[in-house]
Amino acid sequence: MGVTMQDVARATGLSLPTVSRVLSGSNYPIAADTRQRVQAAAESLGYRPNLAARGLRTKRTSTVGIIVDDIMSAFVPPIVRGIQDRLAAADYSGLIVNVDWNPDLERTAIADLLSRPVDGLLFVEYSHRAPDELLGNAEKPCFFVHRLFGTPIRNSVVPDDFRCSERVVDHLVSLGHRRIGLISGPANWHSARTRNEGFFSASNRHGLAIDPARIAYGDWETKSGYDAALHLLNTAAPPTAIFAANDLMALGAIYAVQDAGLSVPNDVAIVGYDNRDFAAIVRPAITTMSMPVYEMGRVAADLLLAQIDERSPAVDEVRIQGELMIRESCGAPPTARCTERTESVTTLRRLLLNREPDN
Amino acid sequence: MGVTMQDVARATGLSLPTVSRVLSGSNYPIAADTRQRVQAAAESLGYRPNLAARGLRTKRTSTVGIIVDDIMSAFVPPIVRGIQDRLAAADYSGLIVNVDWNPDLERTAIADLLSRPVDGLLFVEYSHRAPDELLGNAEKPCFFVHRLFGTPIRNSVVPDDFRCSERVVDHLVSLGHRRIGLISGPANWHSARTRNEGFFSASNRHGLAIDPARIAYGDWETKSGYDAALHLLNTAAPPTAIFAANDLMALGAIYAVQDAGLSVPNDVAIVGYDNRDFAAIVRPAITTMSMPVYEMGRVAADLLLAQIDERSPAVDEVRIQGELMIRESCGAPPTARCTERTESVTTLRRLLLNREPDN
DNA sequence: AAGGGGATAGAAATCGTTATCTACTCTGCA
DNA sequence: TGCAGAGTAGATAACGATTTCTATCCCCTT
Repeated sequence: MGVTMQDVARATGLSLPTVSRVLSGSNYPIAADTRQRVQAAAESLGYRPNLAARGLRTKRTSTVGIIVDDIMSAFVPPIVRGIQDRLAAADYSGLIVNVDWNPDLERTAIADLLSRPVDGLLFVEYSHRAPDELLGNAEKPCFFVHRLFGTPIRNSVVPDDFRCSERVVDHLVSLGHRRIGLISGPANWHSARTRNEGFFSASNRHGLAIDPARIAYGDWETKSGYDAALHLLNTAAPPTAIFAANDLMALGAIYAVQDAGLSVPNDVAIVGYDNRDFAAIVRPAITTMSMPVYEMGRVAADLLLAQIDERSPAVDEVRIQGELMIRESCGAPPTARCTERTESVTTLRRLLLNREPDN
Repeated sequence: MGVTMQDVARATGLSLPTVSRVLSGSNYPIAADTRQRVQAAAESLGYRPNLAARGLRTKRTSTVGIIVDDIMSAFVPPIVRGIQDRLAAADYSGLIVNVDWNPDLERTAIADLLSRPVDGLLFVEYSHRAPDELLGNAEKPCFFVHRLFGTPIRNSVVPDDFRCSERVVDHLVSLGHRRIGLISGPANWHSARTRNEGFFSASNRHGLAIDPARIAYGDWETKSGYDAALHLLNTAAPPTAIFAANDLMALGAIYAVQDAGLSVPNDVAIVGYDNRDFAAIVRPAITTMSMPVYEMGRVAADLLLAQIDERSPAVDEVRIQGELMIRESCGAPPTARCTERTESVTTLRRLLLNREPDN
């Protein structure tokens, strides 16, 4: 099909190794005019290196495997993008495989990737298994990005949930809140527990008592945030602010407060966590701690590449900070987006209520 | 590093070609016990085929390139998932490259993919260029998924915007609406124009006059939907329903109607387009025509594989239907999600307004 | 003048696999 | 009995690159 180095060699009258040395960017000494002849010929023939052949010889494919449960999951695309950007900078590519939380798929996915072969593996939003068990006898470096379950392990990059939660509390306290409710995620999730611990830590630091009546548990879904918020509001000393451990529950909490006839943020301030897409466009826009998704991907790819290249040793769990996105749900003024109220409401209303016949 | 066919050959005392014929699943006649010996040895040695070597020899890499502008774009992940699922079923993988709307990146991305090499190419949400120009002299099959600009071309898979818009209008008419406003996307977008045409076509079919005063133009963003809706409402005979050409503008329109002191859907029904994630969780949940993103990806990958395998000829533009997601913004009852109002509002309110001292 | 060594290029082997060609053993039929 | 042809396996040559080893040439030192 394509033009090979052999063709370039023939065209220039030079030998194959010489052409290879020029075209593969080796640092072997090559006469300047030879180098130019080769480059000119390669260019004019439209030569493209065959990475499969190169990889066969060099045992380096410049490819890493990326194992995700589902590319459609909310955090996965930005994590993947972070990974890809770092990889692309090193002329690597990432091969993404979806395993759908299915251990069988996962096994075959790893086998397929090792077959390809890849130089390393990245597990995104993963995993229940220990890394050794996953790889079998294959000696490939691997990293875990945003691992959701289990105890901290080496070669993993995670959000700093503890510190981030502390910062959420700090912010609420700085706004004057002293009764802060917590809507926690399910206690079997590591991230939920860590966020709670950050909440407790900062509460203590600010001298706020931790009242169990001000803690409710949800399941990450909107409905559970709604119910949890109702529960928190329905206490003797209801919170003036609620920290929901994710944005979906924060949205549910907002609906609950509104349905209670109260205002967010005037009566109850609400802060979410994750900075999901919708947080910026719902009303009120949700103040939230962003997940450092892109950055986690970038860092993980960076560390993985280091281990692929220089055999640098495994590193301890790396924690990345999020960014507090301050928005309306805890009192920031509406942005220019589209929240400004119209001036001619009454005119419009009159027109609409006084409808004309069709067409 | 790994176990090769050579090792399996040695272990079994058989020759390399024989081992290859067993392990590569060729249909060459092999004695049953030979086959078993090879398979047993391969299994126990932990043999993994090296796809790079195989690809080198067979000139088929079982890999296709997927060129996207940004994996983080809203529609891209589900399209990619559709592609990947179809590819995985054929033991293919897809290599995703982001080109960020940058023609230079795009050129090098294509070159890199051809270098790998890949068996075919998929362009997602793309492109300004003609396919011939993109590929140069490389003779690889390629498909366009959800191509956004330009006239229809062969080997492309797109949403059936015309028919889908007709169906939106049909639904609004079936709900009794006769004055339907349109918030169009920018006229230089092919999809915007096609959606408008569907709107006109169905309007005509239902005997609704097309009043230019009931058409406003936005730029796909929320703010423009807000402004456009205000504009539509502020006419002599304001619409009782508004069809926004995407969900962001629909959300803006909802805010505008609400800010006008009116109710969605009681005073004005609103339908969006795209079925973005937030459409189901905002209040009111947005009725919307879904983009058949996953399906487009699946179909495109399917057709691409057919062309890779059987050299089946190029096909005409394929149009995929969306699904109308009927929700609250055009009058459907709220789901069980979390829209039910609480019973004990007054108690809650009293408690909150009558706040206790801190802690 | 001899020889050491840097600069440069080529020959041949190699990576792991598949494809082509050859060769041998049977079986069945004329 | 002889032979065509199916069944089965091996030898060898690719695929497109890189790597190692070898061979020049020529300059410079002693």
